Amino acid sequence: MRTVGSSRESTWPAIRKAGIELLYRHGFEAMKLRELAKEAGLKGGGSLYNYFESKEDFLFRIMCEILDEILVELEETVGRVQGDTARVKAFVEFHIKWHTGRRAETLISHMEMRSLSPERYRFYVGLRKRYEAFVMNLIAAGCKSGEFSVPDVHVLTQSTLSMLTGVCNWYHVGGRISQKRLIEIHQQMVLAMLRSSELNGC
Amino acid sequence: MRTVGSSRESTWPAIRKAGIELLYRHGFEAMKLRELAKEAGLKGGGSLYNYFESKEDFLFRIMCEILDEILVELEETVGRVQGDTARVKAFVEFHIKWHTGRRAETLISHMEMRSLSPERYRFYVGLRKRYEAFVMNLIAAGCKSGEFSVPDVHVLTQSTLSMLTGVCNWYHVGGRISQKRLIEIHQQMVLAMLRSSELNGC
Amino acid sequence: MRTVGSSRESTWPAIRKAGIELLYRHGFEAMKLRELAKEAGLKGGGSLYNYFESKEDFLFRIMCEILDEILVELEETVGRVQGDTARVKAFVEFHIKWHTGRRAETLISHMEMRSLSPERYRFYVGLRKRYEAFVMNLIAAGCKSGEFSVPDVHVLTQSTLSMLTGVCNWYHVGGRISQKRLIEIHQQMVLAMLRSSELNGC
Amino acid sequence: MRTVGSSRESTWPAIRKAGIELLYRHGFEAMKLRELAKEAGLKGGGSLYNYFESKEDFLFRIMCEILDEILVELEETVGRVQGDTARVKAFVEFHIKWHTGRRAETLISHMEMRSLSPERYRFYVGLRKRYEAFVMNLIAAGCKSGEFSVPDVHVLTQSTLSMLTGVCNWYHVGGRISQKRLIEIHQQMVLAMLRSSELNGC
DNA sequence: GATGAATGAGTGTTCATTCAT
DNA sequence: CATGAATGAACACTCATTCAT
Repeated sequence: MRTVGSSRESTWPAIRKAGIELLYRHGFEAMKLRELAKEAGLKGGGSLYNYFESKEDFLFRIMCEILDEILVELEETVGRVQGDTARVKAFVEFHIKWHTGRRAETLISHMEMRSLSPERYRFYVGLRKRYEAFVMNLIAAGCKSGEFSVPDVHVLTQSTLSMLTGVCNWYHVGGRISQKRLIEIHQQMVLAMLRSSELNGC
Repeated sequence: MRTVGSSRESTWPAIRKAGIELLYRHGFEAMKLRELAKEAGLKGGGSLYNYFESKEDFLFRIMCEILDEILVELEETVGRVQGDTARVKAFVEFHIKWHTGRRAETLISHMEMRSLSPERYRFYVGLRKRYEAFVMNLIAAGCKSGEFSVPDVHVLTQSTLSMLTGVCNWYHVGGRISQKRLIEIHQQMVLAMLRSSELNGC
Repeated sequence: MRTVGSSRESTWPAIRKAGIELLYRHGFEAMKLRELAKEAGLKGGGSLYNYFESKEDFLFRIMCEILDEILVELEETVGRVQGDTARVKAFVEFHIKWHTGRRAETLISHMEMRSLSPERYRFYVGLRKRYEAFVMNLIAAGCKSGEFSVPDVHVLTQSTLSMLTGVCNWYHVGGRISQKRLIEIHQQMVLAMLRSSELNGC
Repeated sequence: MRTVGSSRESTWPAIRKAGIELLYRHGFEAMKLRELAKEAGLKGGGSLYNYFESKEDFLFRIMCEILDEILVELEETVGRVQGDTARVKAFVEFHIKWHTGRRAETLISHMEMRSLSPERYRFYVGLRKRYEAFVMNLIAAGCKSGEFSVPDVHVLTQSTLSMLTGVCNWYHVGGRISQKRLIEIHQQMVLAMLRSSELNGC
């Protein structure tokens, strides 16, 4: 007998939520569709196939939805800030907040790319490039305006992203350092790097 | 019939080499023991059990051997350098060289921890802490001597490691930037961060 | 939303037509009800259950309808012909025309009996016996009248039917031989068999 | 624990024997690999994959082995007989004996072709053509020597084969008619057909 | 009567693991 | 020590069937 109240509108969000949690906990390969179904309130694994075509298709959808979301929020949050330094600081705050607040999504995005088919992998990488491009433009603009001075824009972009994303690997909410302080420190570090060409020749 | 020349001395290295490659390419869960056997020159999966007790045991051994190696090399390479700034620069060089030169080992070390049993996970994390402690001591020493000035030693340690390790995710040998230049840039960036408390009016 | 114009009168024929095609192409076991629904212009598999009780029930209905039809046509076409030889020739023509013109129905009738439940199997075999009985009576009448002379009426009946039905396995419309010629040849062969006792003792 | 005495030499024949039986009883689509394993003395379905690559591959192997066997036996039995009429009679005897003695194999060969992949289907049809060619040559030789006179060699070949193969659909060993008599009757019928052009005034 | 979703019992297949040889 | 076969517990995925809307 069907559970009363079930319907497309409520089922997919439930699957999505459970899916992110399980993908985070076990990884794609180790995640079992039956467990996903159960966590999403479904009785058997079969129902899931009303929402995706295969396990890999499921992963792809989840990953794309996450990326879409962060891109929208990035634009909304950082896009409207004026001034290169202020924009970088806003970006650091946004990125750290998102990646520490949504650890599961962050880790999935970075660790499960390997499980995508070649074609979907390429598509996903393309999508992700838009996030990187946003950061690169941020830095490039600051260099042009003279606020920043960096040895290599591309390297700085990647290194900044690695550093900021890496936070979610070691930072735990409620630990010794407050999120506010964490953000301040990283703003300071990133700006130090972005002005690292000025001061010395090491 | 046994393959002539097979023996413990030559078989384990072959397994280890093939294992690192397969772990890198497919990840632990997706790696098949039969394929490992074949790549190692064995005919059936069964023989592998002369060298480990289970698939997870195999992973653990590989990961520990990798960590042991990097710890030894770290000590040999950076341990003897004098002067805080020089030591940091030596460390950046060492870390980047190791992590770009041995991508497979690096990625395994970071991505497959999740597949270890809780007990082995704890053991492995403990081992890895020794690497982090080395870096933390480096930074702390520089702060004490006055060469560095940082907002938080622990944060700086983690962020530096994230940034440096992240290199292997985007840097490709033979690309636009030489390894030498890559290292210089990162030395400069790391030192900028380590002195980021002095300058600021951020 | 219901498709305009759908109704019992138009839906069952659509299901029947699509069903015969799919049963022919894939066989009963491999045929999917969802595909049947789609081919019949329905959106989901569920609606089909307004027209039958189960997949096997569907098969049974189709098979019985086919058999009913051929029995009616047989009676109409061959039943009224006078003269034993003429009746046999009429039968050969009728049988070949039906079995080459309706390959799908023919093959279903012969190949899918195995998928009927025992009870329905028995019922169906009983129905089919009426077709065989018609042929047997044809031959027996000719023997009594002296026009035919056969070693065994039952054997001749079965062998004749096997031969004539087998045509649909190798004959293709538009091939080297016209249907008219095909029929002539078989009339000649059948009559040769029906008179095979006269000529020799082999 | 492995069953003592099991080995490749005894396992494949056991699978083959059980497979033919199950293919005959249920048909390819309805046959379950787990049941096949059990009937073959194996404990789980997995072991079967030491002997074939997929269910369809299994079917293909069985069908080819059957066809190979009948071709060898045909050559050995009929190939050496002298005289066109004698050869035809030998063939009728051989074909009926084989097809009634090995009903399961016969039905599989004719009914499961549909489950082969297109490529394997083509291969199998090619193999089977060699059997038909043997019969066609038999008839053609008799026509050339003047012993037979037929309206169309190809049609005669197909019709003869349909009739003779059809026997296994209705003849049951131990019934009213002995196998010996069955063969005599069919020899007489076939020869009547092969000489049907001489007499006619159809 | 049609629809879309849920159900649940399979079904082929995979694969780590064991063990006789 | 290596090999090939057997084991058995999963696993993703399928599909007839049910049912609220």
